[in-house]
Amino acid sequence: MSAAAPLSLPEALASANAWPFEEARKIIKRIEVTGQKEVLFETGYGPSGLPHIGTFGEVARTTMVRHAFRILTEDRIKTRLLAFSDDMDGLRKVPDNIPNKELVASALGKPLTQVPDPFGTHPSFGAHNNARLRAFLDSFGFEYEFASSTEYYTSGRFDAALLHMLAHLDAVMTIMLPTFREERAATYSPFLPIHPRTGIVMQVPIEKADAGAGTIVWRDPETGEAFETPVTGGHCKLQWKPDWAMRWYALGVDYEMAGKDLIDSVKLSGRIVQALGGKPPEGFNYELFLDEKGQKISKSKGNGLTIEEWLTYASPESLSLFMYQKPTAAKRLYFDVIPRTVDDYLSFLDAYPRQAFKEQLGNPVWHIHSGEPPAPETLTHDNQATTISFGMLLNLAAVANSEDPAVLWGFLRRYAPNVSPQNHPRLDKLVGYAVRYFRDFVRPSKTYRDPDAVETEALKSVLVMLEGLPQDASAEVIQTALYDVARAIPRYQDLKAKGATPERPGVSNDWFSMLYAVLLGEARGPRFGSFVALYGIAETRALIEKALRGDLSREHALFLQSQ
RNA sequence: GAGCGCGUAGCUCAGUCGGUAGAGCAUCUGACUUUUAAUCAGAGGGUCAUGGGUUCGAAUCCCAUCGCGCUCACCA
Repeated sequence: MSAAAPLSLPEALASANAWPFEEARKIIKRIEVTGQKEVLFETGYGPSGLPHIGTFGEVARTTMVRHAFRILTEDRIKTRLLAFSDDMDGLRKVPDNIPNKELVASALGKPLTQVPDPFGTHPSFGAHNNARLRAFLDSFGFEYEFASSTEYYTSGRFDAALLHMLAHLDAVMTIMLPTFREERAATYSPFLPIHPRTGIVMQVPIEKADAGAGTIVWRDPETGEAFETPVTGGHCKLQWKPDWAMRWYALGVDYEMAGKDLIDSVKLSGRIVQALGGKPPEGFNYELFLDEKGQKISKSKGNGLTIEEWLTYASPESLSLFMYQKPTAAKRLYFDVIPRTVDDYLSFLDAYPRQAFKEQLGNPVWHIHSGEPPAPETLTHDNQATTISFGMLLNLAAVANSEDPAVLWGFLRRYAPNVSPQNHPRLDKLVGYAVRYFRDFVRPSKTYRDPDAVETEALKSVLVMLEGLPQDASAEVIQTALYDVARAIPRYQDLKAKGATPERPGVSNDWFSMLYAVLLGEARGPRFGSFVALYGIAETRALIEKALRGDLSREHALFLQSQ
């Protein structure tokens, strides 16, 4: 690097330009005006479905901004992160992925917290999904406070803001109406009364608004009966965009990010807050995730990658890295990106201890681990420390043709005898991920070939050779014996090989290529003597016998059919 | 119609306040106690979509154009 003196931590912080710092500075600028001593971050959540990969992304990213803010302000300003569940929303449609659909269907239109729980484990469907959300967030160790919309409405925490909005109804309508077509504009109301008899969230026009009494008058379209309902105390809910605005206003939300699809909604809600005399929160719009074909990932389509799928093949930290990187660029979120993201994460972790403050603050692992990334786990071989990459493990699993983590650990231990799952727990997890990735993605792409006549004879010779070896024969002994078997077979002789003589010909690559293609279903493979030593002599003989019977290719064909 | 993202090596993409283009894979070459790779070293390969502008200097900032794609325009 250059001869310039490394920056001190405060200097490095002042110039840190990773996006969480940029976001944090927007909040700092905001509170310099107000002089407030507390900052509220919010993430929203619609509890009609289960938490998903986008939920994780939003909370992870907001947490990164929050942490950057805490460091920049040296914790002089208190911060809170509110995970707000819009559980008073009316149920529009019965989800496909639940039991007891009739039970839920009977409550269509009611607030989610009034819909019976189809799983029978919670007081309501909303409560059930809220619990799922919290368990989900807790499993990643996020720090947050949970908030239930129903609870806030019914407890009266929103009453003042609701009355305030009622008093400014004209201003709200002026903002909202131009966004609708005529038919909708004629019936629109930001206040949705809960029907006092049916409990349904009503979408009806307001016939009269009484700001003084804090009520609205509306009419049941079916019976024609008129009702006067207080906007307070949970008797009314707000339409989505005014609801968002009212929440920002009532709670004093300082920061909330949202997806690109909500850009217009953010603007609109922001204008409503201003009409109420408040200030919309800081925030930015992140890009949406695309599937492998560049289509938007949506829950209903079921395309793209679920968070469960990611966590089957890789760690939560690697997913955090994916969320950290370029939040404003549309990225394809598909299986292919997993190995690369995992390896990127490992390299960032590896580089961190060697970096100066300035670089560390721009290193994603600093943001992922809230400033305290763990030390990288390395293997020591010939006094050199190396980080085992995910790609390398995938390679290993493929060549060892094994879904057994113990086999991979066998290879690792041969390379660095002192390693174990006990002293390298994160590497052990990585091994587990690699094995699963192999099982689901690598194995299906194998192609086994049946041996021809010459190859059949050659493999039989290998069988005889293996039978003559002791069970604990070393990799070198096996390797040498393999060469000797091939040396006698004209097809595999190579007279141009280094040190080859007519009496003792060399052995060509084709010999090993054949073993890989027939026995492992791969074009490339491991040093075969080592493979046999690890895999076991008896097991290798069984493998060869299966190949000779044609079972390997047959079983693989069946396996592929079953996929 | 409104808003946004992307366009960099054959492929997938990095490129951190502007300073002589990078990685992985792929290809090729070589080394490593019998041509095998969980190895190492090296090579080739890019008018950074196009055209302008700012600047001593632009992949990077600004404007325009082209191409690809996404989102929003009745619900949340």
